[in-house]
Amino acid sequence: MFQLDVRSRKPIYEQLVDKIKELIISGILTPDEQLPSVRVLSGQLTVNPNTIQRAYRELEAQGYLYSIKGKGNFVSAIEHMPSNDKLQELKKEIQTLIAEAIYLGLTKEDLHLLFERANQKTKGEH
Amino acid sequence: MFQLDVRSRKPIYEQLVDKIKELIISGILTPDEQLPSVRVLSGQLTVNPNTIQRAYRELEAQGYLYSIKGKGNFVSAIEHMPSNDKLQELKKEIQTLIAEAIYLGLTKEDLHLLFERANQKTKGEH
Amino acid sequence: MFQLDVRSRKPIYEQLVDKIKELIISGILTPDEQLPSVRVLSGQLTVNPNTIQRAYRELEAQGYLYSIKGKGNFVSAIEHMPSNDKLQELKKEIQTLIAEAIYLGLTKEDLHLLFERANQKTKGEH
Amino acid sequence: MFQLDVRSRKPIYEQLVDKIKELIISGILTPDEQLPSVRVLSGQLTVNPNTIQRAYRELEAQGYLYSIKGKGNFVSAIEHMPSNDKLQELKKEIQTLIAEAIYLGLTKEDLHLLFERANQKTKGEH
DNA sequence: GTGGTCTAGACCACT
DNA sequence: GTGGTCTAGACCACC
Repeated sequence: MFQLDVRSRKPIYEQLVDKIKELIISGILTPDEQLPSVRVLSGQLTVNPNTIQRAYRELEAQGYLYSIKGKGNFVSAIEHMPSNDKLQELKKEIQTLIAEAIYLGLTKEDLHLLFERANQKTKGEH
Repeated sequence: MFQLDVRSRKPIYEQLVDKIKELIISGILTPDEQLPSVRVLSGQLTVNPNTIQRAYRELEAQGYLYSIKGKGNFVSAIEHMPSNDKLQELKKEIQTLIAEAIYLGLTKEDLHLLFERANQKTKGEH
Repeated sequence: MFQLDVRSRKPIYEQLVDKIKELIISGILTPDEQLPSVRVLSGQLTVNPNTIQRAYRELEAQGYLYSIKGKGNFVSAIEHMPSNDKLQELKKEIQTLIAEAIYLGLTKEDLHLLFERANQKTKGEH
Repeated sequence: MFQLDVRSRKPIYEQLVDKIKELIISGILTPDEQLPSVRVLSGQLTVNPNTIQRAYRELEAQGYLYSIKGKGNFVSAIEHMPSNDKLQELKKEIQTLIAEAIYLGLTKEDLHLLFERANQKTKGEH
């Protein structure tokens, strides 16, 4: 499914969260699609089940997943996402990072390229 | 000087690092300008001196500050920064965040606005 | 594991950094090998855990180690090191020291011997 | 006479020590030659006289200078230098640094070049 | 169990 | 007075 970097300073559960988010955002995982069970994914990635659980819980809290007891974890429909607050946060964060990158020498061309690539990474238009 | 959220998940020293970085990037703190001493800032923010120093040390490691033992901490000139590897990382991170934001409903207009504001946030002499 | 001189002018954490570096360079500690935990080493050396951690953090910043939160500290693979800037600094430093040593009577034969011994001290696969 | 880098993490008095050593080693300052007085040098470098004093004291302790009360500071003759202990220390230090440099990718050619340059930097043959 | 953060307070080195 | 180091001891996050 994907790779984890045990060396990274970023906790494994957080890496998992990010990767799954990417799959959802890119449209590879579609709304109401079922995710692999904690046990299966735990086996595939040779990661402690608790860690997988933790990641799923986090994604649920952020609105990307919903879980049904006894059945599994599923991708949320876009309508069910918290979006607004989160979006504000994201915008602020992006702004800060861009400012830092420009300070370190990022050119306008680089920035344009960045925007285009980010655009391609998303499934659709809103 | 600025506010800290002691209850945040983000460590205090990291909040400090981010705030000071912003001040440098925005040009409010200029190269070779002296920062408040560890003890003074510690008093103003009611934070342990060690925590302040931890932040200053981190900023030094990242190239934003330099410190002179009996004299104080000072803002680095842009020329003295490492930049390149860091810039690559930043670009990747920005890309991911923008993709997520678009998924959550960010429009192209929003994006343009974001770009402009980020630009204003930097002193921007290159 | 090794000895520290608490009376030395050189900070304990720096002595630790140097010792561990040597172990890595000489190949006694191999990539991905786990280092003694902060608390264990702290106990063995009768040094405060914070001081050990300071050393580990420094080694991480220099690229010699990576740390995983609930697991431990591990030796980095050579590929993951920054090297270039650092190497330039090192060369300059070595040059100065050799010049001083020659002034104090170091012969060309001594120098050759030095070179060979240094070579033996490295694992030396490039 | 020479330049100091206030930004450096190395204390100013230590930079002074190194610079003066270099001048002696390279033969620019010759045995029994008088050094500028503390006051004069302090004025030229816009550095606190105490700092200059500290550097001279250090150089005296290391055997590079001798001072005569009321007259000034003078370069020691080579014969009067402690050499042996110091040389052993230096050798060990050089060895360690070379080992590290090789670990980081220094080639044998680089090393040879280094040796030659260091050789040129010294005044004479012993 | 592991590393990471923070505080309180002491002492040293540099200018 | 400045930064730098170290200790003692507490609490949190991750696995």
